[in-house]
Amino acid sequence: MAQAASPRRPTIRMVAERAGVSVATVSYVLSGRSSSPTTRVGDETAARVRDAAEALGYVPSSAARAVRTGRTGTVLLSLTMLSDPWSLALVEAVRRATRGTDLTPLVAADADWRPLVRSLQPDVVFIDDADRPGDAALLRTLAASGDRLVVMDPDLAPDGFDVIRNDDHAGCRLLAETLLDRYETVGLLSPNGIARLRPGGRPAAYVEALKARGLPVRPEWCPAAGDDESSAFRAALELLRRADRPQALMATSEYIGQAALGAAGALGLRPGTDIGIASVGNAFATTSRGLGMTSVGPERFFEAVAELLVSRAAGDDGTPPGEHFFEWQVFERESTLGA
Amino acid sequence: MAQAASPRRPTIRMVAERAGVSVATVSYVLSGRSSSPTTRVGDETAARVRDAAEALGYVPSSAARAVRTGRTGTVLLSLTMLSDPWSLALVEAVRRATRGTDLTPLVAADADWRPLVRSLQPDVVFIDDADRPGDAALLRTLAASGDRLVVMDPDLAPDGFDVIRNDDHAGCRLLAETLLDRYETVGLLSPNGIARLRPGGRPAAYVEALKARGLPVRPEWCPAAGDDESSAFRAALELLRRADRPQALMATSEYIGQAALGAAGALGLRPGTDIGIASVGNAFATTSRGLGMTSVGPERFFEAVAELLVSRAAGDDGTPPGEHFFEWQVFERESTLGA
DNA sequence: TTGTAAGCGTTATCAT
DNA sequence: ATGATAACGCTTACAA
Repeated sequence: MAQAASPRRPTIRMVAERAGVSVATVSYVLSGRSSSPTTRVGDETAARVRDAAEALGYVPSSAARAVRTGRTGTVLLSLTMLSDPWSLALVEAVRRATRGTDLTPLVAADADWRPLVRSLQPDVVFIDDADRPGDAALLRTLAASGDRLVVMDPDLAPDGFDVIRNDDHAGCRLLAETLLDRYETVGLLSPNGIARLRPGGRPAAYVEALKARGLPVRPEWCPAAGDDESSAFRAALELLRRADRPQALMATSEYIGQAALGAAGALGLRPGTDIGIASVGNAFATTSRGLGMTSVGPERFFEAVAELLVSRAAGDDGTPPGEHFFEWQVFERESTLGA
Repeated sequence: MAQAASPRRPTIRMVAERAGVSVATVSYVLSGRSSSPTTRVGDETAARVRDAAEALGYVPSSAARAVRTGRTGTVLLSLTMLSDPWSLALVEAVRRATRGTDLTPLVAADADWRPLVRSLQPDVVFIDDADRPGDAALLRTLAASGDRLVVMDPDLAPDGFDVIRNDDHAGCRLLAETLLDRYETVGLLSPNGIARLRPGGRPAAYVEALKARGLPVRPEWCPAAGDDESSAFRAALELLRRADRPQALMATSEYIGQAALGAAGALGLRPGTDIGIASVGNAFATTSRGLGMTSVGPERFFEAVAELLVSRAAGDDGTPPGEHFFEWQVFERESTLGA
């Protein structure tokens, strides 16, 4: 016997009327503060309220709540490249960490977080691209006006917001060294190749490792892999097809690593046996090809970031916002060791 | 000379004060209705307002706006398995479709949409799992109280909300037929194998195709692939390792197809040459292995769904909510044709 | 052309 | 133990 569909979405007022109490009481009961020292609602009343809410299918409007409290119960993940295994790993970690919490993770894929943070007012935001000119100043302003921000950036200094700092450069240097210990020749797959090397960047670490050993840097072994998996695949394919291809490949992102793996497979080259492949990020230990991917990156990174986000969202300002530095280590797996 | 950081997030009132006008005027100017017939704001005033907003870094609170107007400017995508290429393709399509709009796509990964729809009040929601007992009734109620819903489900009937219906069964039957034309033996990789066949489901179509040709259904060729890529990989690997493995494999989801491709590669089997592999969904024409994946599915599906979402969010009730049926066709590509 | 003011659904401070 | 009520930031008739 479903009752006639109510034409309007149920509000707290309707619940109050149905339960024969005031809206204040409903609010107390439903927000769990019905047993605060100041406000103690009777058990029987509370039950009536809950029944009414249930019957009406009432769920508090987070918008209205946000206007009043400033909190939305939302964790915003602004991710430029959602399909990258790295991004997916973070989403999954945050999902786990928010289980049982009243927080909802929301993902904005390849969107501009700048206006979003202000308009959506999430309880905390994760940002993976803050490299536009005015960003440092903007982040400071946002943080100063109460927004909780967790930014991943190699250069930014914390300034009211948290900064995730990865040991990018040293890590990549280490990975390059590791590969050079095992292979005579190592190529590089990075989005922009080795043109216009940014000091402290990942490609730069590769170049430095070569130079430190007195090895030549061969530009034809360092093609631009582009910003998406399919262009990375083409770049990898072309490189691996060369008669003088390197014995190993180092990919500076997970999506590039995946693509390199695919290209090797397409050419019948067995990773770890015919060709060494290593990736940066350590987002996935096991690839879709079932073999372990040698990688460099932090351990338990995603869990750590997720925990930070949750604690910031909860308003934990015990530890002031600052820099979170993640040491990187090399994980040698089948893709360079063989099966 | 950046001014001292304002301690509070800027509100419409601050903008009004700074510009020396009323909040109403600010609202008019910023929401673009400054040239409505009733409310025409002077050019000079408008400019002053915009300058003030700019200077303060003011962005309207979508929460406050939502309380008033009921609109959040948000498209919610509730996706159970975000890492599935199918999901990622939808996200990308929606992102494209909302470009230039004032809509923001937000992804909720593996979350419970039931309370979310009510609390977040998105302008439209896409739902890919509405198979819990009370869902049909709940969806009706939600739709009746004004929520715009687009639900993908094989069984649900539209009832104030839109239903995306795919020609699942016929499509899979067609794919199975196509494979059986080319290969003598075909295995199946579906999440639950062929135990407890749901009539009208994808595995059922496979079984029917076999039976129609008088071919035996061999359970050992239809293992349960599980709900994630790694278990699918293991299942595919085990199946392909059998001495009596089938000549071709049909995967009922994209993530399973990816896994199968990976398993083949791991065993040194060239898809299209040594083993036929086909997938269901048609989310990606080209795999990370660079070869085309034979697939069955609708054409321009993601674009169509994205367009529907945008038009619903815009409040286009010209066409009443209903069923959107997508014909499926087989796309034969290298993974069954050879390179 | 612009301002006044009511009201959206909540929460929280006070009374009662 | 519960209820009035102001306030949150914004939009929108309507008045000026």
